[in-house]
Amino acid sequence: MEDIPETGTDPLFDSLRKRGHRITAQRETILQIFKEQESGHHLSAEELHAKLLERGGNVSLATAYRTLKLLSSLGLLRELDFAEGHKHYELKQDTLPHQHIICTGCNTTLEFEDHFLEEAGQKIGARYNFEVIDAQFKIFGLCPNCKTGKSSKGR
Amino acid sequence: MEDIPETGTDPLFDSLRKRGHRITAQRETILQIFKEQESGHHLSAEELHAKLLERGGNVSLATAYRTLKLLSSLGLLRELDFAEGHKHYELKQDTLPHQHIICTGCNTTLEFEDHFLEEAGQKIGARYNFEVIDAQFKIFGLCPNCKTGKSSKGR
DNA sequence: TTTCGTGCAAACCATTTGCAGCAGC
DNA sequence: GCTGCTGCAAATGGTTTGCACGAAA
Repeated sequence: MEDIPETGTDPLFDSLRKRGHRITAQRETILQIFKEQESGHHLSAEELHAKLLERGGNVSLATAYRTLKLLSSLGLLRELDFAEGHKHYELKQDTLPHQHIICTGCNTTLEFEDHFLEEAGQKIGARYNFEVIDAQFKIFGLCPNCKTGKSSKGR
Repeated sequence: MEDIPETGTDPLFDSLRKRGHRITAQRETILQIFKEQESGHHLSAEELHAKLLERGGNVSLATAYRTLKLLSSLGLLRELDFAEGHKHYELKQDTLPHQHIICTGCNTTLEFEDHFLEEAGQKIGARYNFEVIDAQFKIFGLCPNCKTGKSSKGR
């Protein structure tokens, strides 16, 4: 059900090669982990590192960070910032365009699709003569739970 | 042309008092600085601190951070995260709803109004039963300048 | 007077970087 | 073999916090 593409044909690897980057075991594993995530699921550097350690390989946190940065700069990953102190990343390829609602109470995030927002981003970018890389719509608010239990937040 | 409201009547001060916070000289100055910013202009903690020092008072960076956090939590400031490693803040009051385009090349930000996006945020939030605090639409891309001069970014 | 707010410096935490050794090509 | 990649540990940079003092109410 889950056929893993040959190293030679994977478009992600091709993107790396094309720009003169090497295919290392670490990078393969990291890409593999991202591919295994459910669509719309994003990982922080720490989370990625934890998953790397689970697999037994000893990939350092530094490499995780370096790879996330590299893949983002190549446009293979989408960098998400939910204003909670660290970034999250998700595969850009074949992900349906989606946006996020973030609960500032419990940091839960919800994804929702909205192709209209995609278009809007492109259109507005064009209006200002920008080359649009990514349009991110974030709705910050309180989820149903946190909305109710508000009182418990002493601070 | 620029009449500064009396301490007693300022709605910002009232918001503080109402929740049991004290009006200190530091907070007054900080609010004053934000009021003096052009609409749509945002400040980082460091920038705010620099402006505080310019005024001669010796407000510490720690207080700047504490105050920014407090004012944001009270909903008086809008917290903006442009994924450049530090946050920016702007007065929420009387600011026309606006969104941002960020150049990932030179970090320039451009504001644009779009009431449609405001509505969209509210509507989508409502769909998920969220209490919407702020909807932020960010378009990351390359500005006309950086689009052209791309080659100069060796790394 | 009581309690909150502040300055200072140390602590934190996410992320980056210098360096020497190892691996891709 | 050359050069880029990695692990390690130290450095960085933004932000937070403990503490004792000073100031708002």
